[in-house]
Amino acid sequence: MSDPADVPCCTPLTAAAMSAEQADQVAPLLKALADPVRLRLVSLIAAAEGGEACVCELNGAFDQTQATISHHLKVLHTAGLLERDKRGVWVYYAVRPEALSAVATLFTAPALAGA
Amino acid sequence: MSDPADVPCCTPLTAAAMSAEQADQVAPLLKALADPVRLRLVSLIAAAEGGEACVCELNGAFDQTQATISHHLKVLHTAGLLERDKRGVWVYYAVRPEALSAVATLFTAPALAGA
DNA sequence: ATCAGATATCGACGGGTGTCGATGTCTGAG
DNA sequence: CTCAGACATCGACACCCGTCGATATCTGAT
Repeated sequence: MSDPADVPCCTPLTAAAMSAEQADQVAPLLKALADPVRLRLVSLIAAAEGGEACVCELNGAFDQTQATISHHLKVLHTAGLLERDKRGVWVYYAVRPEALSAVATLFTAPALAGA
Repeated sequence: MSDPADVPCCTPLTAAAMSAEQADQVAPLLKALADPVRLRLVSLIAAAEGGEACVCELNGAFDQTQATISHHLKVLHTAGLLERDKRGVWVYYAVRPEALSAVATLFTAPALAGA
């Protein structure tokens, strides 16, 4: 319990001045997503059948080493963006919708939506 | 022209697998936002009167040095998230709505919106 | 011309990050 | 028990990042 991604975080960026505490809570989430490989990892997992993907499938989709992909998955998992499920020899990762929607709330600004 | 923020970027993260090129284009935007101070800077500017703020006001809102704030503003400007407008001795920064909405599109997933 | 104030830039420091090869750990099969 | 495969961890490397103090640059006022 108490995942890093379980933050209130629910004030859109442009609605009102953000508190320092809020910024400190949300920034790690964005930091975890601010990498091309990790962005594609989340995208691949979210778009996969059942919203989850086996590491063995993910490894083949990138030029980087298996160690590097494993590292990125750990970063995303530590940030609370991915869930880990080990089934036998394989490990499946799934996105945590609450985490993504927390970030989404940030950018879904009322006055900005039509821009 | 051709700001870093002027990217198509318009496939939600969870809709389909993201291309490597798309990821390479969007990641810098998230990287620029993935810092507590810069997050608050954007928020302060966006929530300010007229959607813009003078650096002199911003400096007072943080514990960091004027040099540090200036550096963060430069990062946000280089990423295409802020516009710069010098009026006499003062410099005003304003958010570029297109840039923020580009990021918003990423997280505004159709299937995820209700989560 | 001089000066004070507002921003930007510079150089440096400590710490974090992405990547790799090598190795460790776990699991199911034989 | 032993082995092969899947995944994680480790140690190392080059590089980037946030922060600061000091300094430069610009601008309006005197």
